[in-house]
Amino acid sequence: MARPRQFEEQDVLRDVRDQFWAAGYAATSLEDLTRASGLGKGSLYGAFGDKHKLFMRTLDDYVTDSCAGLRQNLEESERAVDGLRGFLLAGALSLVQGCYLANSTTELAGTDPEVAERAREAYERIVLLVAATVERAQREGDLPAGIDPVAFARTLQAAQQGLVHMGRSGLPAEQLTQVAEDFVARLLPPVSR
Amino acid sequence: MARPRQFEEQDVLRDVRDQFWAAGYAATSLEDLTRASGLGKGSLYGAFGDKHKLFMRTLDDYVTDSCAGLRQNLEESERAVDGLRGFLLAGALSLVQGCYLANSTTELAGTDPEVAERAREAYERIVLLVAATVERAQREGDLPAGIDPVAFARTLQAAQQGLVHMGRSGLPAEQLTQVAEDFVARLLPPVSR
DNA sequence: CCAGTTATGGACCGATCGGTCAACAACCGC
DNA sequence: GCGGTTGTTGACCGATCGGTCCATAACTGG
Repeated sequence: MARPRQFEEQDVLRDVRDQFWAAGYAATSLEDLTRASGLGKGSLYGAFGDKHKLFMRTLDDYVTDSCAGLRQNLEESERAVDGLRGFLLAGALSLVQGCYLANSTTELAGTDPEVAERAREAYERIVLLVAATVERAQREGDLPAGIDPVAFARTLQAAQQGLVHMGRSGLPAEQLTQVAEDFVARLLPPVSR
Repeated sequence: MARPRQFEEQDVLRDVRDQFWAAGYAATSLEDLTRASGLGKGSLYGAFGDKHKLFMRTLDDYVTDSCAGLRQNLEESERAVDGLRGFLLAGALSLVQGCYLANSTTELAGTDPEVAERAREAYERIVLLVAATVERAQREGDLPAGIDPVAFARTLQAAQQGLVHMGRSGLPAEQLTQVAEDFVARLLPPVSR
């Protein structure tokens, strides 16, 4: 009994996210968002609220999707340690685009408590996913039993974020991959049996 | 034969840098800069040029000072491997403030070629400083001779940047230190003699 | 103490910011 | 096909943006 929307919510959120991703939150104007999405200001406001709400929505969706993808990659790996290797190597794939969550955290964590809170939660979720896989690798005999899974998961996460940052900073893909493989070799050595 | 300046250039640059550091480049207005520095707009423009020039100046100074401090820390360490350990542990000290260069790179490297270029140069300089110290550690017998100094330096740099990012993201100091020490233990193990 | 020069600070500029709103368009149930 | 409801669009708003400019201040050489 009313006019239907002329857009797919997911498409708009993807386009808006890519715009925020490319330029950052503060440097993105509403005009940028209307151009990227094809919607007018009023439609954006009617559907998603103001600029900040819209941004938080894209960030939440990104975190949700990323965590789901990570969980799948970790769980579907035959040996847990291979999932962990993939986790590290994935940090070398983003290149200059970087990670949307990492970029947003760096730009806004210091001034936007809401973003800081989401970042904290997201990183904690990731650590728990990785830690569970570390435990599985221990059960499978690919990692020493003495390791604290959560602490080691944080180390792996820091290594991955380091890779993401070096990619963002323009380190060539070849060298970035080399660093990722070096991390794999030093942090996840093939177990001696 | 003219009116002298009423400010110390270094003081103004420090205050301006801290403002950019706290809020980011795009989110900092000229009014923020005049408030932080105590100077009027005209004085800022007369002394340093426009907002972007002023920002680049603070970034260049930061890089110069940071590299000088790093070089000193690395060179004054009795054993080179201790300097490398300090390099990693330093990544855990910045906490939520983060690193000015890292924050600026993340915010602007994708859209500001000038910043991207400075970031590339700066990280390359740091890698060379660290690589030289890796070579010294090899000569001192604290690191295996087979390691490629530059490649390993990049790994150490990525680890440090990962620590910086996790600190920026709000990881508690205690856990951050734990990760830093874990990196030290896994990447720079006490040599067996 | 005056002439010349530079520094200062804030009024001012056009442009753009995020956000609002009203007129109009498109659809559904009846 | 009509009334009611929601979506769409772009003109419009006050605020703020980065940047300019000028009247005035503060100093030095002569």
